[in-house]
Amino acid sequence: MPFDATPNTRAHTDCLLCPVTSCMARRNGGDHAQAWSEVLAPRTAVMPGASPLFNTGDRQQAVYTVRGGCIKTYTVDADGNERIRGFFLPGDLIGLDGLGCGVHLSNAAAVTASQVCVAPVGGLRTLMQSQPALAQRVLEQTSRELAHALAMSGDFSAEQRLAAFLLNMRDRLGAGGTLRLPMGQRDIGSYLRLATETVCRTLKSFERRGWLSLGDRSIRLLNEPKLGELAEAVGIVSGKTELARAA
Amino acid sequence: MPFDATPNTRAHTDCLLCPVTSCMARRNGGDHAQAWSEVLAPRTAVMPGASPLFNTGDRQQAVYTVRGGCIKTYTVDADGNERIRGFFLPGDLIGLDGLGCGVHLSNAAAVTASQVCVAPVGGLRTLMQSQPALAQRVLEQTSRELAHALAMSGDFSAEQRLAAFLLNMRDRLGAGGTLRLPMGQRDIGSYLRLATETVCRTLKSFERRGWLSLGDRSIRLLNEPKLGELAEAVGIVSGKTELARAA
DNA sequence: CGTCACTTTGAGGCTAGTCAACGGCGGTGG
DNA sequence: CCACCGCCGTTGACTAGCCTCAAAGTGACG
Repeated sequence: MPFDATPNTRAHTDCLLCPVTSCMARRNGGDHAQAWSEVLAPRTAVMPGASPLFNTGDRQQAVYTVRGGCIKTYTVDADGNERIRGFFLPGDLIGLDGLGCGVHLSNAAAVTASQVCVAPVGGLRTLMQSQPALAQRVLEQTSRELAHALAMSGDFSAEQRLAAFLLNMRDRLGAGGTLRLPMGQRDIGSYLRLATETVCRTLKSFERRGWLSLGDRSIRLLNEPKLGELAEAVGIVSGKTELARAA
Repeated sequence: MPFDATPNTRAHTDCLLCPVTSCMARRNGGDHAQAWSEVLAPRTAVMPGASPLFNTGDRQQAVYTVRGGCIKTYTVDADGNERIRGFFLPGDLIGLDGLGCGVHLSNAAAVTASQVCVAPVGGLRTLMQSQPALAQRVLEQTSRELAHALAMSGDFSAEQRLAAFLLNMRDRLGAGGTLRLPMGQRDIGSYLRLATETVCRTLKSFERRGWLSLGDRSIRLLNEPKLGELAEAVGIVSGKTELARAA
């Protein structure tokens, strides 16, 4: 747990300590911290497995930033099966896919105990007008998410998708050799369009090859080059990797 | 062919007649026409099956708008197989997925004889600062594209994907009962992650059921409700449909 | 100690991909 | 004018990867 998930009623002053601002600064090299503090509702929200942050079809009132934990967005089809559309880690913005039509296109719930800040779309829009850098950042993350979605939408094998997922999570979690995943295999499968059995079998297969070792919901990557070879076809592991390739 | 594909050297004045501006006005209800004319290079470009508009890995110099015809973006994997990432019709913006990292993430080529206008990213950025409505529109189309990509990335059957594709194209082409597709079955398959044989078989299957009738690269939809039933699971057919559902 | 959620393993089936072959159509050149 | 060629669409037979169903093992927690 990278962040204390206890509700915090005096969150306003905490914004300076907010991992989101540091994440944003780190990722973009800019300092939009003040800009964000003007729109981000200090109301911190926590959520174990409780009621969703928002639901599909809701009029979109806000965009959310993750401060700690892990949030998933998902849809539920007619048969009640849930499909996870994205995992959001500290520093990520949730709800960008709904900006186009003003309606939430998924549900959002916590994977682990999490904290989010709320950025009402009205205030955000206004602020984006006076803070071009902020508008730029929102557009860029939306663009990055689009690029990621397009990359993931290819028809790749279970091994390719899983390898790409693991490397992407390693980059985003900034972990060392050992990767502690917030979500279970069921959720991974739902996200990667694989049955949980297939996720398990494929991971075990990687382990048999000595490419990683599986612990209790933690994974130690032992042969990233081999995994990268598989993931390469998918194209995008992370923004960082992508930039490095272009250079 | 909705638009003359002949190169036009005096395109500047034509911008007022540009189908893109009318498309944009129709889609958003606003009048960003003047704003666009300030950044859009009047240089119209035509392309049959010639050299790509840009290539994967190119430093992104511009965003493009489609004036006429149909442009596809695609990637080529290590084995030389091409995968189509998107079809772009008049009024669409090309290159939004590259804004996040400043590099083109796909190649772009013409499906049919087409015309595009060029919006250099520098000028676009500047203009977006002075024209919040324009920035808003760019963000919204990026968001819509993200939503579409997320919807299409699900694991749907060949029938579901094809039905969704047909209805989406019908909406976007604004055609009547008969749909004249700019692309062949090979391209459709590449876009939907289906073998061309599967595309053909599925279409024939639809025809046998009386849901559509196939002509030479034209399709007459005879039972849209049935197709819509299949496509429903995919979630997004068009922005319009999505908005209607939310209402 | 029992429950519950998650993971693991096995057996079998189905969707869609692959391989192969053919018909139609348009262009090209003899 | 017609033979040839290549591309596209079509159809059939076979294959493979992944899903489904079933069941047992594991750990957390009351």
